[in-house]
Amino acid sequence: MTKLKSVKTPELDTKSRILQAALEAFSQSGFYGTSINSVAEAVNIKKPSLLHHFSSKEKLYGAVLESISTRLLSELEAAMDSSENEKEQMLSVMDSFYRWNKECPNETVLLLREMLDNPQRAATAHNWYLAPWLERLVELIRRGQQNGRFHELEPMAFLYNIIGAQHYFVVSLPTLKQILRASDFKALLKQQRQELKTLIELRLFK
Amino acid sequence: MTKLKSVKTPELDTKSRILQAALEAFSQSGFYGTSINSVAEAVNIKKPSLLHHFSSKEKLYGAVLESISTRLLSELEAAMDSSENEKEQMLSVMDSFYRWNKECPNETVLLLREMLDNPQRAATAHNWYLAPWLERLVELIRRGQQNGRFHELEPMAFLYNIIGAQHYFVVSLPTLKQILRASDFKALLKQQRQELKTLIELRLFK
DNA sequence: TATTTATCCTACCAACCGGTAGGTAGACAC
DNA sequence: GTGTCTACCTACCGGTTGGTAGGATAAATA
Repeated sequence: MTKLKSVKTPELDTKSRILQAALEAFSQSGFYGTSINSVAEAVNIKKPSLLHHFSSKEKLYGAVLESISTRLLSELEAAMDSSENEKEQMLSVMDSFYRWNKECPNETVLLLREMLDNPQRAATAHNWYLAPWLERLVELIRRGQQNGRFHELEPMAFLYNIIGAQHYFVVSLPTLKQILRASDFKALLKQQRQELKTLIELRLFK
Repeated sequence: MTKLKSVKTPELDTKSRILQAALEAFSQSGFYGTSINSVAEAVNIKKPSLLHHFSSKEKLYGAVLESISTRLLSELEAAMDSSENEKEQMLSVMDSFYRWNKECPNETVLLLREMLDNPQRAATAHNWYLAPWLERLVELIRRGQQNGRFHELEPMAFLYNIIGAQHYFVVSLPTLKQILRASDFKALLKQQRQELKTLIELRLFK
């Protein structure tokens, strides 16, 4: 299966390009609002050619979800290894979460959609995208509490509010962008980020 | 497509029953994932009969959105008039928001879906569902700050995080319910609510 | 050189979609 | 009675959907 690449194009192979186009389509219009035909057109191939790579629409959708999930997990690992100090780890993980939201809003939106469309599948313990995040962070907070670095509080409840605030803000951005003037919008971006950090420090850190 | 639960309130007229069934269907499956036929079946009439009451799918969807929007606004008014004290008003409005989330998760979900599906329409200044909420609350916080009752902070950024946390939590509930044991789930409900209140008090109140 | 394999195509299908045409039955007015 | 209105029906429409059958092309392999 060795691949001889005669052209070192910056372009991806067809399969990857399909995945990329599908991510955008699904995140913008949802599963039912997206036709595989439109995805195929975005990659300049015909529908049956797409179905050659992904044998059904569901499979394609599943592949998109999985690619997001694995990518997310690897980012988490990286963020956790960056420090030993609980405070810094906490901030580092939240930072990685923030960076993901910012760089891949499509992925953020799609995972939220999946939660709305299919709560039971989204929840199948092992592949719920937030599960590892929460698990690790709950652990982290418990550790910090034992070391006397964090205040006493229910880790899960606290985390869910923080993560929820961030998540919701990201999916609101397109709407907010249309309501606010460009300058206000830009200011809000900074303010929200600072505000969230303040909330964490105020509530969690001693 | 799964069959919808039939609406069984014999007192409502057909039009209201359609609206009710449509709310449930749209919130569960989104606009494209819902067929007007399935809505018609849920109220035990045929599709053309539904189209007699609402001349198109878009009109039906619009009617659902509007009914939610007006209901929301009137609840806000009621909550604002309950007190003169800024702190109590703040808590009262957040309480009304919470009660709405709890009693009508369908509406919460549908409005979030609308924001994902159609950010530009969701944002047309006058009918964005959160606009009056935010407007009034920003005003309220500014007043509280002038009176020295609230800390100095950017009202919009603060509010968005609080509202986002609450909103996100509500739409996650079906997923969380499947992940957690029943007792843990119930506990989390209480903890999250308390945690959010603590965050508000800690960050906003002097 | 012959053959297999990967990739993409045209042509087609049954099922379902939103919506229309046209008719029936009952309630009320005159 | 006759006329009109509402609520609902059956039958049907054109268009789109996800998916299949089978062939063309070109490269990799034997």
